[in-house]
Amino acid sequence: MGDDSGLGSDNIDWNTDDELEIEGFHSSCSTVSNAHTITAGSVEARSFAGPSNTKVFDNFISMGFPAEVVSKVIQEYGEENEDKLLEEILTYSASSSAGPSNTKVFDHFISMGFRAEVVSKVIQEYGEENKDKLLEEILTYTALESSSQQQQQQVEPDPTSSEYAGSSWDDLSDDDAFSDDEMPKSGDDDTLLALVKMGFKEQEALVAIERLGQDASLDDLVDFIGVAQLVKAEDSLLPPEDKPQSSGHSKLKKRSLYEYEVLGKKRPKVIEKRGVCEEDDEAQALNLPNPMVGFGIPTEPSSLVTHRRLPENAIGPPYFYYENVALAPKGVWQTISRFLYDVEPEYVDSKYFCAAARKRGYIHNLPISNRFPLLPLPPRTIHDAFPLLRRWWPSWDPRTNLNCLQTVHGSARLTDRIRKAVESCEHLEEPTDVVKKYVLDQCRKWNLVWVGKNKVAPLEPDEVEMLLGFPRNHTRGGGISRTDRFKSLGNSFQVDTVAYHLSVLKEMYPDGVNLLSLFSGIGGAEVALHRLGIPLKTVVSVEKSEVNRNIVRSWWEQTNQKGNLIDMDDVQQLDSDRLEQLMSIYGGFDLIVGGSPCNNLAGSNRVSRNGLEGSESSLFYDYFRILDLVKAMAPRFR
DNA sequence: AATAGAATGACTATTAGG
DNA sequence: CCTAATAGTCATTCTATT
Repeated sequence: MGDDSGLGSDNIDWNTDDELEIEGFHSSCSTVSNAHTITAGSVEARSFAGPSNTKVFDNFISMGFPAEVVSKVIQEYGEENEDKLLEEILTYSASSSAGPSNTKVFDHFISMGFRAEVVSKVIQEYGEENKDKLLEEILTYTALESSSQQQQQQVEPDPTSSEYAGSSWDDLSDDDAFSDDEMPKSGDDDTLLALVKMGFKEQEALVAIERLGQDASLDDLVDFIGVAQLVKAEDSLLPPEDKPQSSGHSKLKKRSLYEYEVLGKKRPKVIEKRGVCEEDDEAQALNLPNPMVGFGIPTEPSSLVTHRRLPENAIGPPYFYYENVALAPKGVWQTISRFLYDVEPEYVDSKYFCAAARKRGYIHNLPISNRFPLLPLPPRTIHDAFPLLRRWWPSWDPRTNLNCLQTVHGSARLTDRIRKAVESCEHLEEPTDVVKKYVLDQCRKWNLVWVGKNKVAPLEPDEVEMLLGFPRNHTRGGGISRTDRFKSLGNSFQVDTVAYHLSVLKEMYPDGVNLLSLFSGIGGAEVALHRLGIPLKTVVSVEKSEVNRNIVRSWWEQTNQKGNLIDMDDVQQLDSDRLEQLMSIYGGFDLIVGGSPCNNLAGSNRVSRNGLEGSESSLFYDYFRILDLVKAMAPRFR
């Protein structure tokens, strides 16, 4: 576009539309000298608020945005939050090419003090011919909105849309499946009922009963279920509710508030107190390490912890390796640890293994001495991982590591907005602080990288594969879409991290291992063991998603595996009979790996972050169930 | 039908700053 | 020591577009 003349011409380029009257732009661009009736609002906005306003205004004007847009947005959102302002300006500029013919009418109503959102919505619906009709509608709308409820009620539930997500991970018909199984069976009705009335979740209570036997005392069961639930038990001193679903939600909020207000203040004083709070100490024992390096990482041998004492009934074989997100809601890792034989979690951030962060907790009973990493060591900075990008990387973007690779990625429209924002500062030697903050925030949020002049982009699936330690094209082809690739990769292990932990098995099993892989995903554990040079004798892989099973199967064939790959789609199928059958054919399992679903634990989930009892994340209890079965059966298959 | 884009905050750990 | 601000997170669901 034309950089030839001054600021004015740039503004016009930004918004090219045939029907735009020159007059409209003329009036808005020359607001200071020539105040028409239409732009009076903009002028007032400037002159009223005094010098500070002028500064913010000028700031954006100097970036090259049209005065018309800037004043409009400032009027609506105030001038305090410049970040918000920039975002709005960019959003407006991106969407304005669609139908900007309404500038005049739009300005008219805006200058009357109505919200831009409402005005544009109404204009879109009724056109801009009849101003009186418009005003009526705007008033109705505004009144409706301010009175009480949203006006969105008329959306009909669409039966097809709820089935949309049912492609891979999500088609566990959760509600029915669980409520059927959760129905108390026979003998332990009383105990279970008592526990449920005390506020425990049925699933959890059932497992506790299964673990401790049916004639365990109530106290033991309560103790087993864990510290986190004691707080919940206090809550249920209130009249017990019948509906665990709805009341559980409000209870959860109440509880966290309770913890924040009471425990948060108590914590520091715990040291002083003696006999009162025994349980709190344990909760404190599971703090996240800083730096998050677990028992050690390859590059910092100085921080190595080479020995630990495992609880007696945790000691293998068989060995087990469990993984999930480190930043789960409070109490989740206490519960997981409690079930997995009180083994302490090892929290590791994969940013010490590759260029992307990945904060995860691992619970395993593997030895931790003489670990070794996969070679070659992967690049650990963005620049080493993507040397070609260095050329385009601005000096004011200080990132050296990417954030966690997730299942969704930034859109093309977002990268376009970012390009516009940076270009708006091109006449300066460096973008203004507001633009920098906006761009960096978005880049960090969406893991964007610089791929050209003023140009950012999300990572390609190939690049994500590389960062996570998978062979190139591991998830490519065979009927998997780009969206599915991102999703499967985002849910996967970081291979180098897992391999480092599993490396101790190499000298213990020179002839290979029998692997039970639950929630296999795209086969992170299998790939890790293979790259370590540990032969895979028999792999029983349980994975719900068909595309993921295909990926693993395809990898299995491409790498000329000699062993047997047995896959199934549902952990529920894996009961003691099936295990008995498998183990009698192939021998006992040496290693049980699993990263159970994180859906209901992950921070990104706004909708159903229900903790361990969520419909997907509660599958952790199946990992435990199967592991416990295999442990019990192991002596007979050795 | 399939896909991309966008809207949807809470929770927790960490740092900054008195 | 405290509080306040900041940063980051294996996501879900609806809508518009192709």
